[in-house]
Amino acid sequence: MTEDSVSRRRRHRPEEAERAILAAARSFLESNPFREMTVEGVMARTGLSRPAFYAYFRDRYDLVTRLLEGIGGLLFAVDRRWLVGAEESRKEASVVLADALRRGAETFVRYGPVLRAISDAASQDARVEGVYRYGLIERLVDAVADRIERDVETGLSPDDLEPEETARALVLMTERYLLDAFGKPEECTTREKTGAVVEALVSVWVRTLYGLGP
Amino acid sequence: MTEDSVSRRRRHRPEEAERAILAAARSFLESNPFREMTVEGVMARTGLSRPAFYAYFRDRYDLVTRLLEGIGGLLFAVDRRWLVGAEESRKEASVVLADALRRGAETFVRYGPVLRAISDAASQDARVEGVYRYGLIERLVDAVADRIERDVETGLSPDDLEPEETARALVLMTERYLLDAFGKPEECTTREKTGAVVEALVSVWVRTLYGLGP
DNA sequence: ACTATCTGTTGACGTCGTGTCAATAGACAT
DNA sequence: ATGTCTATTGACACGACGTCAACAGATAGT
Repeated sequence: MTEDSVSRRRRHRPEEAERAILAAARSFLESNPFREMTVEGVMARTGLSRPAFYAYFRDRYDLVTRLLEGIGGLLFAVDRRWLVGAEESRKEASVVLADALRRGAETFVRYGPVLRAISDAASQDARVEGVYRYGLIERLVDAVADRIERDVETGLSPDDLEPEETARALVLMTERYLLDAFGKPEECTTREKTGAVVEALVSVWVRTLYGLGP
Repeated sequence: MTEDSVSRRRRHRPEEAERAILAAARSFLESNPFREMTVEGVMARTGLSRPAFYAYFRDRYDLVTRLLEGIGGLLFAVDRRWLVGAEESRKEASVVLADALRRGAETFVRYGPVLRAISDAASQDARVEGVYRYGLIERLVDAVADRIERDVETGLSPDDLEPEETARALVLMTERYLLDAFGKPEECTTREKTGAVVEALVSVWVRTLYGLGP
């Protein structure tokens, strides 16, 4: 089973051990919340001893920060089409936006436990908070605010929307709601559940920005 | 200055000391995040020793749970009028809803640091998580879902809204956004800022539920 | 006023997880 | 075979936690 896992008292290439630790952390977070993640608990899943951890990571907050690195970019990528788009009708914009939200949700389904761990860690450590809230989230807010500003200028969205604040509200809603839906380690995620979640998000975003519906 | 603060090696009535500890915790959280709140740090603000803490509270998570008790009810109270209301026009409903959101925001302005601390603690302790997320938040979601369901039935809101999921998205957005705006210990909260935040929240809620605007 | 009792209070202790460091022992080159 | 390099680890000190027996201030009874 754990063919590639690291065995005790053996030398490895630095990256090999580092990747083994990252994998062990991911595996751990699949079934346990971040608050139960201890350095010893993670290292037990590699064949290495606890002190070996500190050769590769400063502490467990550094560990989740690196876990985020592999995912952070994805969250931008999936939304890019809507984020940089413009000059469509409300109907068109809605469709593109709905697609972006659906892809974003799928990313959360896939990396839910890890993202939940990062979110939890952010409230416990100033460094993680910086990377996650003020790095990732804030950049998403800015990007969304840009798009909203353009939509207000082109008349797609009403001009009583304050782009910055509206963007922050919508992004924070999405983050929190998706974490709530897909971040629990135990939950098994069904396709119907995913559909309902995406539908609710699309409703709020589209009705807020493009006012389709009654 | 600290006339009523507890002095060392003196006996007190149980509630007197307990209230002093709760006050010390509130005061601590006014200027420090929860992650820096230690039992020793709190007790240093009373005249009591660290072990005395454990005569009144099980641990620091129990402490924030009790801090929440005094506030949790308020969040329901301010929204009650809209939550239990019905049979109004969209315009009327919007006004009542906007008022509820404004009052809710004011509660957050007032108790921001404490609520932030509770939210942070919820990710670190299963008991706090139970009280906060599955107690307070979930009950708010249910109440909002009820109201949405009635609005859908009476035709005020469109019937493609799924009440439960929409309610959860909106409530989580509001919680997260208000915490983000008013939960930082250092921030000085201006009246303009409050206004902008409430306006953004009202936009999203009203446009989602009652679709006013273009 | 003296004493006994009750109980709020605390110094001292054991525990747990952390982060560090000198010493150890594989792997590789010569 | 031998030496060098460095990944690895046992052992240590630290900080915060939660507990407990012992202490001492308040109160009641005489």
